[in-house]
Amino acid sequence: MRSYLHKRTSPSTPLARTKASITDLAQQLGVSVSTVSRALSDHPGISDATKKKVWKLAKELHYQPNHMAAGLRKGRSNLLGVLVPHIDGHFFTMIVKGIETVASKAGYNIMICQSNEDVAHERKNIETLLSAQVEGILVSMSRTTRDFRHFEKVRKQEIPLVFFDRVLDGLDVSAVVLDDREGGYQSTKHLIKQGCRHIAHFGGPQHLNIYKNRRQGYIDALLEAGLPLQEELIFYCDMTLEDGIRGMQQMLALPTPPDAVFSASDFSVVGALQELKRRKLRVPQDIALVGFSNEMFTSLTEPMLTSVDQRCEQMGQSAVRLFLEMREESSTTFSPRRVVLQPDLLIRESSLLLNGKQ
Amino acid sequence: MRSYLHKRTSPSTPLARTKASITDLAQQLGVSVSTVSRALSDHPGISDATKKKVWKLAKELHYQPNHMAAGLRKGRSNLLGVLVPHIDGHFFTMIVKGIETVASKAGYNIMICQSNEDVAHERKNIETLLSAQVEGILVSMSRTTRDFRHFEKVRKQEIPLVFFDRVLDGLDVSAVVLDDREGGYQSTKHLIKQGCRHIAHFGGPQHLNIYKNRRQGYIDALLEAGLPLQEELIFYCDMTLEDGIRGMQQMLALPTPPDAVFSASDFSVVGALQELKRRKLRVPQDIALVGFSNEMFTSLTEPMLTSVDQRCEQMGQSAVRLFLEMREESSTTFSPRRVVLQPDLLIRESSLLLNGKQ
DNA sequence: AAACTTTGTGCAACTGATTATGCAAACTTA
DNA sequence: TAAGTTTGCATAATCAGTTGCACAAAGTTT
Repeated sequence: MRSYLHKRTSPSTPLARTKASITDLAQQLGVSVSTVSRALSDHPGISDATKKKVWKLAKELHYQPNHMAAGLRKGRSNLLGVLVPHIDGHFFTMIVKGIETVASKAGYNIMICQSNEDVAHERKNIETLLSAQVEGILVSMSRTTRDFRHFEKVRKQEIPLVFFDRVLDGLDVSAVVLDDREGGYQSTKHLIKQGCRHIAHFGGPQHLNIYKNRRQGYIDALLEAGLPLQEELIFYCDMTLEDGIRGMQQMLALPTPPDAVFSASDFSVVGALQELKRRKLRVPQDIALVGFSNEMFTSLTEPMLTSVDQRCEQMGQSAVRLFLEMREESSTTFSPRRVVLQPDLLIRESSLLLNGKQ
Repeated sequence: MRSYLHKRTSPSTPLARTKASITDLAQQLGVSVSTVSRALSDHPGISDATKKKVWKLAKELHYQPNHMAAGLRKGRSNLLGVLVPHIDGHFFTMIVKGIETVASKAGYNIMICQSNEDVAHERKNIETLLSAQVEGILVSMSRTTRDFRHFEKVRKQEIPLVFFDRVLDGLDVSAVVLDDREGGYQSTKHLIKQGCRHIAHFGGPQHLNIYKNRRQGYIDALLEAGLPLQEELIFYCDMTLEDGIRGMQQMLALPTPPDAVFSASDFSVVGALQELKRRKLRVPQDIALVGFSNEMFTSLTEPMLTSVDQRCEQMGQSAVRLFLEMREESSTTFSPRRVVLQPDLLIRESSLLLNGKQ
């Protein structure tokens, strides 16, 4: 079937091939495949003359090493899976950038999946990543994820799993998170300092650590200042721009509307701003606003929005580092680790009352 | 741990393994690997009883099919490479979303790389994608790319290559592009209709089709209206926010400053807006503004910015479809194809002069 | 000159899955 | 019951690399 001189000449070869393989190089040079393999990876046991011959022909034939074959043999893929809810905003985009930097330095390529804030999608993505033989998975959960079963599978296969930003609460896993409580605390405290006394909060799904903690920070600051915690001043939603509009409408319909809003997301705070503008209310004089994430647009609105920076890039980098550590240690001795980053409150016009309230 | 029958007990096994392979299943069930393989893929030649046994054990052992092995054998990776300058803004993000949708329907996983607007990076990314054995590459060139050599390699390996949005001018390749000339033409014509007579243009590197064509549309509209083309009213830059500020400063320093700016990017038009605000000039009354890309923030600024929507999601989808077509046809008969999408001018406050100029 | 080292390369097994081919047992038909 | 079919599975080659080991030739030491 295959000619003994060149096994690829046969028309009955099942797979049409155009690319040159290591075998082709070996045959054309009259050396063994192992020699070619070693030459290509600059192995010390191969003479310079042979190496140069190999390199030369490799270039001529546009030889392209096959990662799948190498990975198969070496039991490695050099692939790192990244699973995020989306890459729409500034936050996850920057995290991905951070991940890419460190991962590529460590010789890893990354495979990005978006769950679109949907558990079903997330489950499918996990499958995809696993069958792609990724060596680790960095994940930020979707908003609709409330159980851990699909992640269990990753653990069972002893593949390092690192969460970042969003973690299912009370889960014993490795994670890089922001000190969200501190972020909420500082934001609220800042508003109190500006003279606000009736501070509302727009919060997200409370099964997610981030929203729960931001809310906790808000509460802590209120209580510390001796202010009452009023449940009617808290609006729970999915943190979209539209949710922000609805939240603001709801707040303004209260007998005593708030004089400030601390939103757990920049998107909903923009919605709030739009609603306030529509009603010709002044920001920050009538109602001060603070958001969360330091999205790019926060410095483009009028007034510019105060927001909490989440150290996205650093978060991505830390996540990869955590993965690299886990990889080194045996899975039996490794105990989940947590990295906590400090938030950075960026005070802009939307909350800056030079003379305080009233 | 593993029985002596099991060939993986040897301590000399080079690779520590935790995951079960098709061989493990076969041995534990006392059937051949081919049977397991066929059972897993629901081959008709396998009895239901055997299939059920296999599926059961596969679940128990958390069996995970190895895509690398299957891909190696089948000569397919089911991987589609995507190379974009960055995923910071709205534009490329949405394109990626469009790509993902269609690609995953066709059974492809995508591998995203960012060139960071840097040729060197782009070259490295191409290498990465090729060695990952992607079956096709969808690419939007970096701003600094001025030659085609690294793409030649892709062609030589007969891997379908589809450009989208940014293409090296005059290149005979498959591509999905926006009718940028039309976008520039409509934008400028709109400004003229609003009574503007001194329209400036912020343009990008002219070796890129997109900027060249937007500029051409601008020129066409001017000439059609009998307006003079004044080179001092054109500012070439890299289209960042900071460039927009500088461009606006330069324009305002002219003896006769413009009464409108058509910018080939939303980022630089925001810069222009900021500079105008700083100088207490009114938009659109003193100077009208039109941007390009319909970035999310264009509807958050004050005034909201008129911009040209680029049908990003559709662009991504079309790119994948083009790839799928190329895949079907033999590389010899295939001739490069081009898909041109129509832009959509979204008129907002920054260019809306109810009574015209003066 | 014999013994020992070093250098450069080939052999062959191996990675996990797919698939053409063959063959035995069970079933159907004449 | 003998011949022909169908069913269900095993054998073995194959994909493109990697790597432990063997081994010959050349160089070095005694």
